[in-house]
Amino acid sequence: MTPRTGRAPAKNGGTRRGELLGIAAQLFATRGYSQTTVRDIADEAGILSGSLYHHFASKEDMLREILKEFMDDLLAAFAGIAGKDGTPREQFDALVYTAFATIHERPFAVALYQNESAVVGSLADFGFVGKTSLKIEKLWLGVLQAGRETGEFRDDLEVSLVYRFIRDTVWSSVRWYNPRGKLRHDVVAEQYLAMLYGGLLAG
Amino acid sequence: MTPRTGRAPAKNGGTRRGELLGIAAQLFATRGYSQTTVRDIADEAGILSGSLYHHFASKEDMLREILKEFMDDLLAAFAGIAGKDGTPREQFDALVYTAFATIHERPFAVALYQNESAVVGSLADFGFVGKTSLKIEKLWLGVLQAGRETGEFRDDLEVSLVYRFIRDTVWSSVRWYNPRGKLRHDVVAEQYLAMLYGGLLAG
Amino acid sequence: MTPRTGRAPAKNGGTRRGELLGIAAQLFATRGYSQTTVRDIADEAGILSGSLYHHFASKEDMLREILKEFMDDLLAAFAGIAGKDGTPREQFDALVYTAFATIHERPFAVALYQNESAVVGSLADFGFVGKTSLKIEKLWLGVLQAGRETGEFRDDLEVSLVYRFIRDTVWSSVRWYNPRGKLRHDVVAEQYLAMLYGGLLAG
Amino acid sequence: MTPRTGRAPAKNGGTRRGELLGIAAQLFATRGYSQTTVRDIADEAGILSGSLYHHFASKEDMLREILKEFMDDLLAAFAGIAGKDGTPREQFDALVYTAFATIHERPFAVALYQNESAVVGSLADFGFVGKTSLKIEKLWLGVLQAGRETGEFRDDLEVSLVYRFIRDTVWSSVRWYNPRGKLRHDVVAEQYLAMLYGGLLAG
DNA sequence: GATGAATGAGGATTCATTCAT
DNA sequence: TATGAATGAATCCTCATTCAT
Repeated sequence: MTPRTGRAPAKNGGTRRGELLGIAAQLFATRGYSQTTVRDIADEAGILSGSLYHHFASKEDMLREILKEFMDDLLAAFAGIAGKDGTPREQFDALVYTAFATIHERPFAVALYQNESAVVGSLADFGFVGKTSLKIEKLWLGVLQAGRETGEFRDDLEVSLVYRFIRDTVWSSVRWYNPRGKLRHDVVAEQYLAMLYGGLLAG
Repeated sequence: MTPRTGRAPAKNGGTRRGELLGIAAQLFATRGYSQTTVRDIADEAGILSGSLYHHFASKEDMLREILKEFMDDLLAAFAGIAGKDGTPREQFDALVYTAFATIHERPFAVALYQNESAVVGSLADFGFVGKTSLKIEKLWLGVLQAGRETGEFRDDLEVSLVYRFIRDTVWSSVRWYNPRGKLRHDVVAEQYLAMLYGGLLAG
Repeated sequence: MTPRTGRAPAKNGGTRRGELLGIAAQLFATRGYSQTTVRDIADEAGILSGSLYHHFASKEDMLREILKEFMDDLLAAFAGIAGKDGTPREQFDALVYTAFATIHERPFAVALYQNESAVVGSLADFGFVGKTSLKIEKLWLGVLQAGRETGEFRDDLEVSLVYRFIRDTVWSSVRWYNPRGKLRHDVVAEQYLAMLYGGLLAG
Repeated sequence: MTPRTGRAPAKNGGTRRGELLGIAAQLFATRGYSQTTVRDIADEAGILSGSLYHHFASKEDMLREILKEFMDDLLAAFAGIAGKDGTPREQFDALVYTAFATIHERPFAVALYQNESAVVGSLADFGFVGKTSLKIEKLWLGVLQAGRETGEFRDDLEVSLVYRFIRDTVWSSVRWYNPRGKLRHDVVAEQYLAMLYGGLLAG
């Protein structure tokens, strides 16, 4: 549950390929995909830029692989929550905590997802991004809807707007959240839920 | 209060320069600054890329000018609100309504501000972005703080976290808000405030 | 009717574009398309390789343009002959003389046509090569067929084989024919026709 | 006397080396030498590109070996014919039949010889190509000359032009001849000789 | 204001080749 | 024999920018 620091690989079994993907993810996230050169990645890895093509077919390929793995994991995590027992509110709690934990654990992948979704829209073979996003949206909307039906959540708000507000707030925090800072991700989640559930007004 | 459509200039007095800036803003916002080529802008304007340099010293210059004008306007608008009479909650309402209205009226500039702030951080002569952002932050924090002191707003939440949550939600909506859609910006603002003030829970 | 020497342009109205195409044609013909680098062409033109892209979209584009112009001209020349009055044998004479004259006048384009047809087959937007070749084949076959029917030409040979034999002989001569040598193209044509008409045997 | 099909080796005694040369010959002939990558060859052979270097010192080496073997065989075959008894016309018949048979049996090597001779001219250690070609030319010219002296062949044509015309026609047919088609190589040879000997004119 | 030609630096990608294992 | 990782040079192409006209 501790964030990767430096160039430690994410969850790739020590393979060279996975190691390179980790480096690429960090650079893509930090500088932006199109501002990151293949040479930047190679330099960071200590090899020549041409050598990267022994492992990947293209720069785009690296981005695709990083995003694919991330989105598959994310969907699986959310689906696991929505599939378990629990009241809608409990499930919603878990979704939000998981999202903030994901930001903590995989900040580069999240940043990529946040920042490069637009770029990716125009590229071929990135259809999975939109599709998985939609599945995730349906999952969250299902939980919100269920909460309205049980009477836990208010029903006088546009649920799709509510979803967008929440989604944007949660994922945007990747921009300012510091995995190595004093503010822990579960505290952020807790504060967000406190504000979201109770509202900003006193009394 | 109607959004610009097509390539109509924002508030530039019909000058060629302003017209070109409008085109650039739209392209920068749509494709991203670094994915937009000087030729793209020139093509859209119906001239050759070299000719742009009669109007601007560089591509970066265009971005700077667009952002500068936008941020100055934005700060002025917010400062006007905070300087007027009214309870903190009334002022806060006005800030949020103004932000959503700005997204409606100047979607490209807002998108640029949202998406390119990171890029811009490393460039010279873009210090005003960070500085103005800070001033805006202080304004909003002042209003939130005042609301806590009058007892209108809850005081059991980290105010700086609250600010970030709100800021991110509001500005992120530029990604999905459609100025020409059915959902009007004041409705979005209203829904957001309803959720924010009253909380998500029923009862 | 004298062949181009050095880097003189073919028939391009003194334009820079045409001048560059002439240089490219010569190099493509001499070294082969894929062995000729964009830099080779630029060097020969006295500019930087990137500057070529001000005039052409790609290296492939240059090849296409060269071949297109050549094949259109060639078809027009042959069609003119087949459309005029004259016995089949007179027309056939003219076709052969024209072919050898073309080799003399535009040796680079002919060499390209001879050598790069295979490469070109797999590339997009080069369909015109095959199509025009087919039209030319039909023209020549028409004349040969007409000659058989008037009794001028033998009718005990496979006409399509005869066409291939002739075509291959004529165009292959681009490999050894020297536009600036002693052996003039009309002499070559004359000798070829003498052998073809009369046969190799004495008596 | 049947053509190789698929990737069966030519006359290499089942060795791995010979097998690889066969694959290389086919690819070089089909795509062109410089368009064929070492990886293409390795892929086709089911190994990694680096592994090819256990068998050959370089890509150029493969080409050299293929051409060397081919040209030596070809010269030997032609020399055998010219060394045997028979009238010049009988010898000439045999040369032509042998050439077409060679196209049938070793189409890839012939295609390489036809297409890559130019490339090869500039490379070191490929001098044998020009030298052997010259020996072959002398052989054929000898037979043609002998035929003129015996009165079998016409003597009013430039003999070196006649040779070039014949050589180009024969070897060019590798481009369209299909070893597995209906048209057999001996029929092609027969038709060619009929046209060449008797001429195109009726009567 | 605009054109058209060119620059020069860099960017992704290819590929023959090497070499430790 | 073969692998897998890497090299290094070259290739096509892009693009912000300059400048004479």
